Amino acid sequence: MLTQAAIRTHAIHRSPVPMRLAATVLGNPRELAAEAETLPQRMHLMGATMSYPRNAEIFGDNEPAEYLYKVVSGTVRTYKILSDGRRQIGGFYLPGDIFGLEFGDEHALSAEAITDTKVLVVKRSALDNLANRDVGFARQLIALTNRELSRGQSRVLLLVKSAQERVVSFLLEMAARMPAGNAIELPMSRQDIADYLGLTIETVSRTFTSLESTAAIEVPSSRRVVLRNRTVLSRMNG
Amino acid sequence: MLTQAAIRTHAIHRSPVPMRLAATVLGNPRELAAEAETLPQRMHLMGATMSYPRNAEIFGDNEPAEYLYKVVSGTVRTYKILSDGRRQIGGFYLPGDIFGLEFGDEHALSAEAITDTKVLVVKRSALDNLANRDVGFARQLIALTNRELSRGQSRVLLLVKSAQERVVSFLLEMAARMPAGNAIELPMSRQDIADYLGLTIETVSRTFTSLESTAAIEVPSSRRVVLRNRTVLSRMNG
DNA sequence: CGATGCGTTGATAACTTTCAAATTTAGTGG
DNA sequence: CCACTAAATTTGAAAGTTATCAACGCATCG
Repeated sequence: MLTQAAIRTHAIHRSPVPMRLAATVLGNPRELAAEAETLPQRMHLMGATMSYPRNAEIFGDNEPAEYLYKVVSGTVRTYKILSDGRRQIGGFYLPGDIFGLEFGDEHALSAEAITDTKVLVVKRSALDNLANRDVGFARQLIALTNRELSRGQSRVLLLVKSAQERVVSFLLEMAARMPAGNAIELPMSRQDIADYLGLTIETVSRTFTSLESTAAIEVPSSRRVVLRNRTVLSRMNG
Repeated sequence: MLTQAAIRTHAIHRSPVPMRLAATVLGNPRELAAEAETLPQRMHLMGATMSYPRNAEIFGDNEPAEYLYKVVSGTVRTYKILSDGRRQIGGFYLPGDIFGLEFGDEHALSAEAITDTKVLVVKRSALDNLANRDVGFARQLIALTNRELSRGQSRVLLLVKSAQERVVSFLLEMAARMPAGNAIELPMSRQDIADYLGLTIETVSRTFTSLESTAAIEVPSSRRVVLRNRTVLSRMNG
């Protein structure tokens, strides 16, 4: 691995330069946000774009994690099949989102295209190289990890809640991540949502129906949801 | 904040030295493990030891996250009070564990001593400084973050399981973290366990009883558990 | 010895899943 | 474009799991 060679080669250096990086280790999100835009831009200069049809596997559990991915168009799900056969979805990735960042050299999750999807694929070694030359870039990678950490914590809080609260949280989260105002176009199936929230499709479906009956949302078609009353939804969200 | 000053001061530098750090961003746990021992050691050289009686608050939600903490003796819980009044426990920290590492300059969680506890308290600014001078140290801090990320992911998998599976996972996790073989001395109350697993105390208590009735565990006193049949427990763990 | 906190146990209610079936939607070939 | 089949979603009824409410036991402490 290129990474290890680089480490050994430069192990003898001791300079004050890593300072900016160190600051990021203990994280200040406000500073990081200001730099965030350049990372995706630079990834474009290094990576190739690949297309995956609906349901195609992008990478598999236990495969070497050689690349980092950015969604150009479409939607991606990461997931893990549990020993009892259930599928737990790790997350949904929309255009602009980066996935494949994991702790270790092997993917802990698999990734699939939910819809026809184009992703930008960048070799991790290329990122390593750039990060080596550019501390600001390295900071952004760390910020990415921190964001994942933060998302994981929110996820924990989500999963101890009731079915209705989980579904509402999901809808509010998706709404926040989508460009449009109150209308959400869901690229994923009920099964995907259920596996993300740790519920069954029936419970998800019933919850949608129930929220619609209280006029909190509207579901003109199964993949389309309109948030009608955010005040009520936010209150349900806990 | 010292951190920001350091960033600005050194923003003009561009050297290949951060290479070792960059390698860590995309994480290789095997390499990191080899260095892990020095971080606690060095923290001792920078920090003060403080004692907290049972149930004392170590830091509170929304307080500035000015310090990093390492448990010397005793046990610590981090937690968050949800809007509906329930308490979600973020984690338990045993001697040797480090806590207070969070994304942002404010604590997202509160921390309390479960038993009488001594903790080593180190200013984050001091860690920043050391990380600035020593890339290996910075890597260890990043490794710490990665480990938290990994723990968060396990946590998600835990919370979609049944009550029995959660309790079993908890017991196996505690057993793995405790020195002793199959006998576990639980420093935390049933309420703590319940709030950690997203269950009620009654359910936790009943599950203990049920596991004992199948001879999977023994519960000689409420705070003492002996794992009697790890094969069965592991199978339950999924 | 009574008060208090913690843990266990029991009965019941609420919530979610499971199993089954009906309905709608999407995809395909004519 | 229509008809047809398969897949996805919704709905219903029953079963299973967990929470809630309540009571009891047990130990600790003043």
